Amino acid sequence: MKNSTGHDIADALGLLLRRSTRARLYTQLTEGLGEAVDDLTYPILSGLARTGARSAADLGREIGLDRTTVTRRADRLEQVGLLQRQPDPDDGRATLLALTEQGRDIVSVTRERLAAGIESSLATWPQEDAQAFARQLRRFVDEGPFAAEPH
Amino acid sequence: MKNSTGHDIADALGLLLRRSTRARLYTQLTEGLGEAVDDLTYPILSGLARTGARSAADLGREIGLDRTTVTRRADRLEQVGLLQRQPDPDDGRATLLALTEQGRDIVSVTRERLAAGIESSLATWPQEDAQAFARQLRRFVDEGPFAAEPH
DNA sequence: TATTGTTATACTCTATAACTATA
DNA sequence: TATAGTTATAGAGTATAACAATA
Repeated sequence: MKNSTGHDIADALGLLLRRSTRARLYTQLTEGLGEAVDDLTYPILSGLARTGARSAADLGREIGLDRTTVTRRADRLEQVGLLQRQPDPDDGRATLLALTEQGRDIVSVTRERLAAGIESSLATWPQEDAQAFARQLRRFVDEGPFAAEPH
Repeated sequence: MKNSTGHDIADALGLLLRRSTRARLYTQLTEGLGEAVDDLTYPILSGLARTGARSAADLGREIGLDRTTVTRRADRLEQVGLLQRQPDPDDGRATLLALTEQGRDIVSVTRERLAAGIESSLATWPQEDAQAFARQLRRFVDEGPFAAEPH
């Protein structure tokens, strides 16, 4: 009866967070979707898909990026038609970043790819185990040592 | 009975791999360990701790970095005494990168911090659940959609 | 005053190329 | 020839500072 659970999870996490692992995943998910979609611009697409149109400053605060960085990445997405800028009707200073239909499609495709890849790798698991794992992973991410401080 | 397990895991993964999440984790783990230890140099320390002294080209191949990048990061670690360079007795061209005792200590500290943080967040889980989760996470990382191709 | 979007600047990190030394 | 380590260079991405416009 070893008390190694923490170390076991730490090792697995180390592998998961490794740069080469993330690069491989992003490459798979964004393959064939155009040069503008990569590990830098995808968080913009994904963030807007999650919460709807919003300002660069607003989005940056959520995903931990400076608003100048959001502006630059949004430029790339706008150039290829995945994103549009709209004046904010409620705030004359702000500009809303909004996904185009094509932008929403890109997000759908990548999310489906990821979910499909995950389900494929779980194909040999008992369904109960897979569902329990999904619940536990979610709880772990929400409560774990890297969870965002509640503000 | 929904077939949403893949999407549930995908959502949790998205959160986990987010840049701000990783930055927060690295900040916690390396706090007070000196300027040279950060998200760029830690993979070097960790890689050497895992497999022992090895060449820059060798280490780079494993962790997915160019050998010039490994050289530069190793420079920083050598300057603060966490790493030493040694001639490779088996190959006159190579230089082995070896952790110093202080370097090994740093790795131990960060691994203990991470494991402790994880165990703390699992404190309220039934021990059986935690152990099952650790096993499943490991298997998922090894076999999942981002697993390295066997070569 | 404070905050918005944007641009210019300086800084960091990266891979490519080029060099010398050894297999 | 091929591969080792290292350095120089060019390219990409970042945050800071500064700007004009709006709250």
